[in-house]
Amino acid sequence: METGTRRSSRRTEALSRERIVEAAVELLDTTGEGGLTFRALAERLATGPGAIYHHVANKGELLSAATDDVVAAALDVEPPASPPADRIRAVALSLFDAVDEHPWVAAQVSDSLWQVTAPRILESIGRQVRALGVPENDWFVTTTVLMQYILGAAAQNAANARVAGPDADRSELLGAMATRWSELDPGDYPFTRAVAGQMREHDDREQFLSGVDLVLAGITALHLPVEQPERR
Amino acid sequence: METGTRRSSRRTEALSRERIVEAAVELLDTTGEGGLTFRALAERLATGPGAIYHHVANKGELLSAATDDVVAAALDVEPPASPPADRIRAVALSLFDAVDEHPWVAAQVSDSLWQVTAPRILESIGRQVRALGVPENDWFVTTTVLMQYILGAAAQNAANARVAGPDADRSELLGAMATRWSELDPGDYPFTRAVAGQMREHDDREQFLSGVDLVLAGITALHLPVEQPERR
DNA sequence: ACCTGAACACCGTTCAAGT
DNA sequence: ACCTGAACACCGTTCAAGT
Repeated sequence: METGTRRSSRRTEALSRERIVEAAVELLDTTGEGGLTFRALAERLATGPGAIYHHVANKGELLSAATDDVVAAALDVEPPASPPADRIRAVALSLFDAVDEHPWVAAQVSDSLWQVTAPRILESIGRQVRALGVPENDWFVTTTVLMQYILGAAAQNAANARVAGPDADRSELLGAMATRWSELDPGDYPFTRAVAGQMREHDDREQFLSGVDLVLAGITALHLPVEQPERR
Repeated sequence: METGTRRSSRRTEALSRERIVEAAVELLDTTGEGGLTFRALAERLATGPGAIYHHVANKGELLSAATDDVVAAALDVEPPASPPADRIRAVALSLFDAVDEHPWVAAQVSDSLWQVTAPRILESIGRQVRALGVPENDWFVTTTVLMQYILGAAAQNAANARVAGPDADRSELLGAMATRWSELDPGDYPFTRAVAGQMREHDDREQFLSGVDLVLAGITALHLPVEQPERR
């Protein structure tokens, strides 16, 4: 045993863009945004830093490819055979969870090469918008607003989660933040103080879904032809 | 003349946190995200890099303070004496434009120390939500959703604008993007292709305001007590 | 107490030299 | 064609030494 020549167990597999991006995602997940280094990545792939540049133009492209991988995987789940609104909720939640699990994706959302990934999301949500009965003239506005809300909320949620690392006690964090809010100047921040309690109790995913419902209700109110709903 | 001792014209003013943050904002605006360097900042302030650390803990805190400055200025405009919904639109647009003018703010939105700035925005929007007649139990959800949409949309808009620098021809960019969209695989991207034309024609600020209206309509539908509107 | 600026430990990226 | 890894030009941050 331990011949070292068996195909499936050889130590050095050929370098490829695919393997590089995969390793990058792992590194980002494990060590965070700052952990992705060409040196660290090269070591993990048992090669030198220069080798990576034969498959990837630069760090920006690498990050963009990693983001695209994560988003593509999140959108790959087959939506259930349910009404369009529910499918939108499903897609939204899938993206939300993906960003939550890979918080470094959030920073990419506000970055350039993102353009590559945008059509993926637009397509996935847009089909449901169409199925919802939104008139064609409103497809772009409606779908874009949904996408903007979903990504914006996911990004801000991930930012909050990133502050204290993955092992932090969530309710403790919320508690600390709520306390900070209640200590704000009563003259300048009456609303924020009044709302600190609700902040402490809230659940991120529930809050997110409420937002999706809100946008959906807005779409219904503004962009769906009025047909007596249910009643006849 | 040119005595060099007059108070208002001396070349070296005392270093202060305020002056440092101010210079950082200028540098970020002028040279972009990558242009903010302790060396460049020190040169601009006619001092050494180490001096800055006497007033600011590190680069993260500096970026956070710069962001807070910009947001505070954007929220400082007195809202007109108009209905709450219009005041929400005004605040939203003011933030949108601020992020558009200072695109580096977008990246900060998905970053940690942001927490400092969040209450500012929450307070400003929340007061209008309250004036709108939203029941107290829904204050937090409602205001947060608005904030998430506003910041998310602003960030994604800034990202798009950042791709080609400030001098790029906007309609040319949209055209190129629309063309790319129409060249996507018809089997995989039917919706995106169908919507490419609307994307080419759209106006960013208008699109953004439509989104705010959509969220407002959702709030009205879900969170405002039903009272016969206008009619009696 | 504040400033200076050289020095340290890193980083992305390049490129001659190898296979 | 692909890989190697030393070298280059940078960066954030520190710290002894000055005022």
